[in-house]
Amino acid sequence: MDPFKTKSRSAMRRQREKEMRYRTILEAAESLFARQGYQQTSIEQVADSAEVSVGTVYFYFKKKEEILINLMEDIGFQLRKLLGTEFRRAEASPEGLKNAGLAFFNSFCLNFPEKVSIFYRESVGQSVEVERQRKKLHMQITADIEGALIRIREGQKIRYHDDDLSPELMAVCIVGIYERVACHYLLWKDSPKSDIMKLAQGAVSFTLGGVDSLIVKKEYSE
Amino acid sequence: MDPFKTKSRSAMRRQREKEMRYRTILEAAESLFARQGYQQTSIEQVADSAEVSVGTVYFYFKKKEEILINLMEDIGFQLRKLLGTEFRRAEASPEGLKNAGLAFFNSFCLNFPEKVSIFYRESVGQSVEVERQRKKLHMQITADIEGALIRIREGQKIRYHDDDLSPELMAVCIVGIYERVACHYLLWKDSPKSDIMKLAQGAVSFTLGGVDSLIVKKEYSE
Amino acid sequence: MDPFKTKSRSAMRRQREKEMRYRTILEAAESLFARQGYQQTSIEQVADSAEVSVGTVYFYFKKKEEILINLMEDIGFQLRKLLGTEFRRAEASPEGLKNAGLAFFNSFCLNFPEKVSIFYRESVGQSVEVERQRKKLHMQITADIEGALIRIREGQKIRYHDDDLSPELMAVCIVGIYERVACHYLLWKDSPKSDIMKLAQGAVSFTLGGVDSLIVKKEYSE
Amino acid sequence: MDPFKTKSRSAMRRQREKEMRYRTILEAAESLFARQGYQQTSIEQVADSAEVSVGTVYFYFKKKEEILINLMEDIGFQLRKLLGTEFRRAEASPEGLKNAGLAFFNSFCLNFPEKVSIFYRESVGQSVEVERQRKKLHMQITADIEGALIRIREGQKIRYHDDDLSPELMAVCIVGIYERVACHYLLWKDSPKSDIMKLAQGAVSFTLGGVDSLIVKKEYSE
DNA sequence: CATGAATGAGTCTTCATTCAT
DNA sequence: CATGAATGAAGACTCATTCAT
Repeated sequence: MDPFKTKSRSAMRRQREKEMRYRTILEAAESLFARQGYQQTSIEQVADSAEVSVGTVYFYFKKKEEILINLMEDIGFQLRKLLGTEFRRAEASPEGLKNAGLAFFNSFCLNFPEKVSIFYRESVGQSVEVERQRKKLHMQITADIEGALIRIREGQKIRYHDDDLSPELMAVCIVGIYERVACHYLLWKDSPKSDIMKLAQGAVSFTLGGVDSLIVKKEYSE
Repeated sequence: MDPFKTKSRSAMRRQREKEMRYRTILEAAESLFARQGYQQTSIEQVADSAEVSVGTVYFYFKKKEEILINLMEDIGFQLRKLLGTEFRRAEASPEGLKNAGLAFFNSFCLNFPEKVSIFYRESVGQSVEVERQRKKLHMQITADIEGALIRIREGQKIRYHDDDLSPELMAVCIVGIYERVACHYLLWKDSPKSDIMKLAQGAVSFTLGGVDSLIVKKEYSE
Repeated sequence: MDPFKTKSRSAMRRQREKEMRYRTILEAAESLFARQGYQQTSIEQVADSAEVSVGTVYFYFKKKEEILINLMEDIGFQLRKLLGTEFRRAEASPEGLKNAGLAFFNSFCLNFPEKVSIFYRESVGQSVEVERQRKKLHMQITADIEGALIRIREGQKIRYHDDDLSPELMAVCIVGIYERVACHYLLWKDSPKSDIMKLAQGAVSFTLGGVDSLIVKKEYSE
Repeated sequence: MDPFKTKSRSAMRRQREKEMRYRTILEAAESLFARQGYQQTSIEQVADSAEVSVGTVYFYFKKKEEILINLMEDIGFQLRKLLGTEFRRAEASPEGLKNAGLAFFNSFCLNFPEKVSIFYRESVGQSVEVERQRKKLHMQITADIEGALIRIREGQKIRYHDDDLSPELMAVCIVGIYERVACHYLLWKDSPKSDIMKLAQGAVSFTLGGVDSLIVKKEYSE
């Protein structure tokens, strides 16, 4: 009966429970925001859905905005991890771009359509603070892709048209393609899984083709 | 002193004034929505800015939403006209795609950044009705581009990988690229005019490269 | 049937009605604040009591604070007018001080105990903004009395102990006496009218005695 | 190893710690209330500042109000002790009044401006319970001064104008003077120490002059 | 038609207070 | 006893919308 250990244990359990509550609220909010929209969801609804009181929601999040911002943070982190893993696995080969794209559609979009809704729709056009976060996260993802493109350039001994700018521009284009394809087919057309997977192929091809077009061919000819 | 004619004249003047008021309100709203955000703008602010009363705003627009929806309609129309003109001028040659892209950046974005803000940011994640409009307009633009791609296919005797789907997918990708490049550099990085024009070139190249990659080369080889 | 006059008339009536509403709300608030306390009174109660909606209250006053601040302003103005009249009437003779004091108790306190409650109790210890207003008004009243004391000095060819400071200090003392006597007997002991009038005499005597003590006797001996 | 003694000792230590905690919380609250205002201070802030938990604050004080009421109690006690000492030391001579007044300004106000803030500002206009306490304490202090005045009358063989009422009224006036002078110069004008000391002299003179004026001169002439 | 005062439902947010651990 | 997470009632405030003039 080590009192120290006991205390530690109960403290740990409390800590765990606190984190669980935090996640429960976040998940309740995610679902509601994705379904009804951020504006159309009241804190009371979030509280009810998470089976806590309004006050508890405010114990974990200072403002309503903060819930959305935390959700975005999580989604952004998850996305970057997913892409980063693919990029790293491919070791500076163009395969990385392809696989990252496929992973985005097949692993992320198909499994977490609610996150797509929040990241690409509900977090847009809200408040100054939310927009700041959206910008930050998009910039990070863009920078990640840009980094991958640069590593590919180094690894493949190729050059892009405008070496200073192009990688960034390509990254922005790629991000745009992914975002719109996901929104278009997932949120607007509610396409079936099989279609999405085929579309993913196409979108990735398009992406690679776009990248190719900005490569200055040297010894890379055929 | 033909009373009939007089009446007609004053009626015409009134008609003109009415239309002027309508446009004045719309422009005031456009500016405010773009600058402060749709949510953050109250009807009173719009009325003040347009130098009319709140009641007058409600005479021309049944709901606040309707202002935004009308703005979107206008912007969508303008955009489609711009793209359509380029497509038609190029008569089913791939030049059309290129010129349409350049026109989007150089004519539309650079001259109407407020419209970009509204079309790609402020109209996102608002209400069901607004989202419906956004979907409709995006679908139309996508269909326009898809149509152009198909006409190019017919004109150039080429084939796309998946003839039923690919043109649409390519159109979606193109729309995504334009949207994101515009938002990224115009709204987020506030890039100077000269940069935007160079980026436009790059984005268009990327686009064409992407399209190319989904073309099945036959006689169009080399 | 001069249309101009008609328009003017209806506009004037509206203006009058608007001012009436404003006063109605202010009076409802005055009564409630004095009876239940500022904190304990909700805007809804004020609205109900004034027979308007909550929104209407907020149409006339931006914040709850503003109602209190406006009430204070009115009371302060009334008080200064009362005192000023007495001071002017007495033309720099010490009678002014006496009569102003009597007027304060007999005209102001006895007729408007609710204003006493608001001015000396409910407006204390609320918010920064309210405190600022309280300070401003008290300072003004103090300055008014100080001015009167100075005019008396000039008129009577007397001198105060410390000519730079004393008049202000005396004014502060006088303000303190009036405030506390009013609160003590009106708000705390709820003394009957007749008592208050006798007390007023006493308080005024005390005041004059105090002032006397800070006068440096020269030719005013005897 | 006397278990009884040990227990007693630890019990005593605990008792001491308990009292320390109580005082720590009270002091933290005093400082916060004086600086930010009672309303603007939350229990959490008090707890943080006292380095205890919210629950602990509620172990020592049943309600938030009670903290304020206890603070007032302490301040009132301290004030009465201070005045009482001076009165007693002067043994029914008018010196007592003078010294008590000087002590109020020079010992109390200058050393404990926070207590002034709480006693004369933050405790005003709060709740029914707080107001009751404020009334009680003010009444006590007033009665103390009244008592002193009466003892002076007895000792000096003088008579006041209205023997039943005047001493009370004079006491009320004195209390009012002290309160307002303290608030005016300490809280509003933030006068330097030296000024306050001079002002104290003046206020005390004013007080004595006021008292004098309500004395019916008989054998006390000159 | 234009006006702008009036409405009131709806929400966020605060925070004193409680209580299981 | 101490802790601090949980509660939920309460209230300020907003603003889209209406409608009498």
